[in-house]
Amino acid sequence: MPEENEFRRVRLEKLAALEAQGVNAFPYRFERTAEAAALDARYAALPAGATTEDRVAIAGRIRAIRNSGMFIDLHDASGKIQIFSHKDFLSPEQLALVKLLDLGDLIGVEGVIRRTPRGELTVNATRITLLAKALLPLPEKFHGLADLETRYRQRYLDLIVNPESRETFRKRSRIIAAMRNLLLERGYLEVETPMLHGIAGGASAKPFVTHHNALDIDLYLRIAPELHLKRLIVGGFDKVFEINRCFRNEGLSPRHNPEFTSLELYEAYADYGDIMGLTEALIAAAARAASGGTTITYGGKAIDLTPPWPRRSMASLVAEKTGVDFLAIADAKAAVAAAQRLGAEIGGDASWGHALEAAFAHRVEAELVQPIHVTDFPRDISPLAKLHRSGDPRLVERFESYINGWEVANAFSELTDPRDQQARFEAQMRERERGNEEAQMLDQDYVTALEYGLPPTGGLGIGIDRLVMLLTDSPSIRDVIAFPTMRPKG
RNA sequence: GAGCCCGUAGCUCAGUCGGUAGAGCACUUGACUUUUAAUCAAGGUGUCGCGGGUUCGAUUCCCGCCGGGCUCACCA
Repeated sequence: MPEENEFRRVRLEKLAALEAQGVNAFPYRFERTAEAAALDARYAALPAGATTEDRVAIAGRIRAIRNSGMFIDLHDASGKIQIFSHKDFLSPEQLALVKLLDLGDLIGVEGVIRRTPRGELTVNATRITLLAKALLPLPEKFHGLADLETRYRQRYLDLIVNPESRETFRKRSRIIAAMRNLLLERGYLEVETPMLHGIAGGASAKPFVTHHNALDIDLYLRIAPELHLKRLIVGGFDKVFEINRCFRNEGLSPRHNPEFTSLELYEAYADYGDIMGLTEALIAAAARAASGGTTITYGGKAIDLTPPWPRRSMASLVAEKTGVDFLAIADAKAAVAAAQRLGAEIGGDASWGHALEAAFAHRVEAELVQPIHVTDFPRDISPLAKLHRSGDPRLVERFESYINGWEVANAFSELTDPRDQQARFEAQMRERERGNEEAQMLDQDYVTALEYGLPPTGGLGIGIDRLVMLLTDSPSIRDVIAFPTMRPKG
């Protein structure tokens, strides 16, 4: 039930009065001929005090009423324009309608363009049409809506009153469009792969489980599209990408939402070195789409995204920062001990790779503010990446790109040898049996696909939400997801 | 999951060292009429998140719960 309060009661009474006058408060359509921003541009040279004979029809939401309705600020998606409603131009019936208008109502206005002596572009209304009566009051115009909980739960209110929130979502759209366009221009095929997976593969994460009634089987919401996209490479598409949602059944934080958007792409005959250049091009294009350039400010920090970015191996970064060279440590026990001495919290039976990763995460990651590709990851945390061509069996050809201390991209020279893939999956299954819920599941059909032949392939995943956070200077992932996951209210 | 902080009118916020609450905007009524957060006058804003406890008395103190924020852990 709608809440009962004085504001709503008064507006319902006005609605009844309007309907008694024969007004349809919720009509079907309105023919617009202009929007506010376009009028601003078109009449930029119109001097103060000048009146035209140009007739326009505009529509939007009432955000301010002055002088007992004589002046109305009307906001549409593009901007604001002032409406002048005066008895010289409006019938008595129309003036009666104006008296019953409230802040928040949606109206259409036909009239003549002029600029007031004080310089405000204005429509002299000759006809005002109610397009929707608002029954609830808007948040205050001057301070906007500050309460984070309300902004996330009732995003429509946030968008109505906070222009910076509107701008964030416009930038998000431009960022995604820029990356999509770059890929399409380079000959990539945009595809869609399943959201419902029998096996939740392609990443190390806890999945959501759901149930299909007719088939009477449990299905997982996908944690990554990776394995299906590479099946499409096997099928003969050389360059594919997907921009879509992934779901991970993990905690919420300012940088984690249970559903998030990723870009994943795969390119046949490319390796991870090729993908580093592509990653830089994509993120530079996204930055230009958001702000016009490749230098940004996040939380007061200046970040220069201009390509090319440095490329450094994980082990060398750890060695530089801590003096501990994990490559010189042969055995897992010693590596774990070294990581623990560096302050990383890690179980005693962890592998060499987990130890190096823990040391990196604990001591290096947060300091990678300027963009950098961290290369040459441990094999045992990278079950889908090809062994490093250097021959070191502990390493794979994988990199993650860091900006502001965050992983924004993850990429490999994809593992294409079905025998090795089978062995890696089996190693992951043993990890699962040892209690690592996030170890990857064995996808036997994926191995079968590899047995038909996957060409050398470079792959990439980019977390779109975090990228949008960076490019819009947003402190929380909830600021860049229109409807973030929230706990149901009491 | 743990720690810290927060929850007062539609919105933004004060406040009560324990005596059931205020401001601005918004709203209502009237005045005014080429305004710009219009102005002027008058007026009611409310389970002080919810439930218990202590107390003569709780919005205030204590406990629990609900919701939110941040940090940590997990991760992208």
